[in-house]
Amino acid sequence: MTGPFPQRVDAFSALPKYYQLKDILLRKIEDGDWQPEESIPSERELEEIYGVSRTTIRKALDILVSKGYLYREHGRGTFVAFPRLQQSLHTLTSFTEDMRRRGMEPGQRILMVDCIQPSRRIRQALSLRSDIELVLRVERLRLGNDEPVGIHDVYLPLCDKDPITADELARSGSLYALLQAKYNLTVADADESLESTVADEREAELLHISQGSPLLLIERISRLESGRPIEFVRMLYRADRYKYYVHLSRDTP
Amino acid sequence: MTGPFPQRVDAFSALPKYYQLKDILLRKIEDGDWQPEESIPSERELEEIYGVSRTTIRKALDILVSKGYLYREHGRGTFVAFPRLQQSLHTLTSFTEDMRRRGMEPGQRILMVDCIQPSRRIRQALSLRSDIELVLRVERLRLGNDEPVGIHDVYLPLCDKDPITADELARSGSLYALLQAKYNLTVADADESLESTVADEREAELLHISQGSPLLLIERISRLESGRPIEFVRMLYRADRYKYYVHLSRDTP
DNA sequence: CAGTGGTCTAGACCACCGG
DNA sequence: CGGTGGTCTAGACCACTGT
Repeated sequence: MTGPFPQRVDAFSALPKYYQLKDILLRKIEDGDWQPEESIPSERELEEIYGVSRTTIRKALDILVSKGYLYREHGRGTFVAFPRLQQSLHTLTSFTEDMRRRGMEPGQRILMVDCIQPSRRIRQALSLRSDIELVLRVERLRLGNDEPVGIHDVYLPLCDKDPITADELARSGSLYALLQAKYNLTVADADESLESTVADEREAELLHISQGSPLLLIERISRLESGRPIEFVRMLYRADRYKYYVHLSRDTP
Repeated sequence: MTGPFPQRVDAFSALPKYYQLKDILLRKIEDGDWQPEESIPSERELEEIYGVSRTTIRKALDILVSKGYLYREHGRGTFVAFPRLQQSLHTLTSFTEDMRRRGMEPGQRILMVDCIQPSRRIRQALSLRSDIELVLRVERLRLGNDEPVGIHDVYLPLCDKDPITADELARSGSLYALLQAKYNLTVADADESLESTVADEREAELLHISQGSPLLLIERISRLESGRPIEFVRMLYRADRYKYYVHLSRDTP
């Protein structure tokens, strides 16, 4: 609890007012000061309370609505939503981040790092025009707490500049971090497809399971802010060690 | 092409100006009037061109940015993004909508409609307090072009009021449409988990596959606008007939 | 430096909801 | 009817980018 006085918005903070306000309101929701299905103060009241304009209030509320913490009803008010078990989890993460979030220590065994000639499938996924352009292929066994969890097969259109070496990758661990550090490339979003499959002989051996065991197959095309494809990955996960979570919302046109 | 003159924003339209403007700009992007990585007019220029305030311009641009059609670079401008193959597909849909979008005719065979006593797992998913409250269970074989695609096992906290009958469901087809029509309940969002599994004897028979074939298992908790759980579903899909698509974006705090 | 997007204000009118 | 959220305006200052 922070006392009976509302936390203030600091005009001189480096953070925007709407962002500070979002955090203040979020705190109230998570602390239970406002209960689910209860209405929060109206936008005009919030203007008074925090001494910022209604535009700024609404920008803060927009964020909390989009994250599912609040919902609005036209002519009635703004209300606290029931808490979700896992708040908005359709976020793009690296395997490293993903494992940490699941409470496991990420690890890897590099199986291959090489420049290869891309198949038609890879070229199409990466929007490569010429079939002579080489792509970097990185195949890794992925570990969680030193046990095999999955196999990642990554293709990157990065063989012209000085390509990533197995050594760099081993030191860094996270490919996304390496792309950022070495080429100043920031992955912004991705499309994924998921399907179910079963392990063949090699996969079974690598993953320490028996042939025919169920695997989750995920294919991902990652993109830069501009939408330019920067990565194609095939990921195979042991069904008993990996579940995938998504948050979906209904289209509101 | 719509001629050299910019399409106008109609102040008297039922649609908001920012929404009309979004559509106008989207059209220009999709028609290729503006090419990928090309900058569009600045926000001040757009103000002039369309005769609306910068706030309205920005609201239209915000939508296109969030949908991945545009991206902004502070101090440089706003740019057209590379076209995504499938624009933003992390939308919650009913099986009926889903199949139609995949170009198949949806169908179903109802296997069970009954009020049952919920297991602990179901109660927890639906946030039910008492263990005496009954839930409606609906089990259906789902068809695409008359061929089995998956099995849906749905649990709804709706046994007190007059429950849905097999007959109503058979006539309606879509459960979401029925919830809307019969109880005025609108599903707003959902959390899903996905994993890989293999078919047991009964599943194999229902789906016309052999035992041990890979299946995609999806569990979903659907919620109303308020966040109140309204549905728990276990969905099993034939791996050879069903792929799942998601769009992910990187968190930008 | 001028031009860009990012934030913010103090107003205004509208559509919707409840009593 | 008064109060709510939804839209919109015409300004303003800031931080960042390029030249």
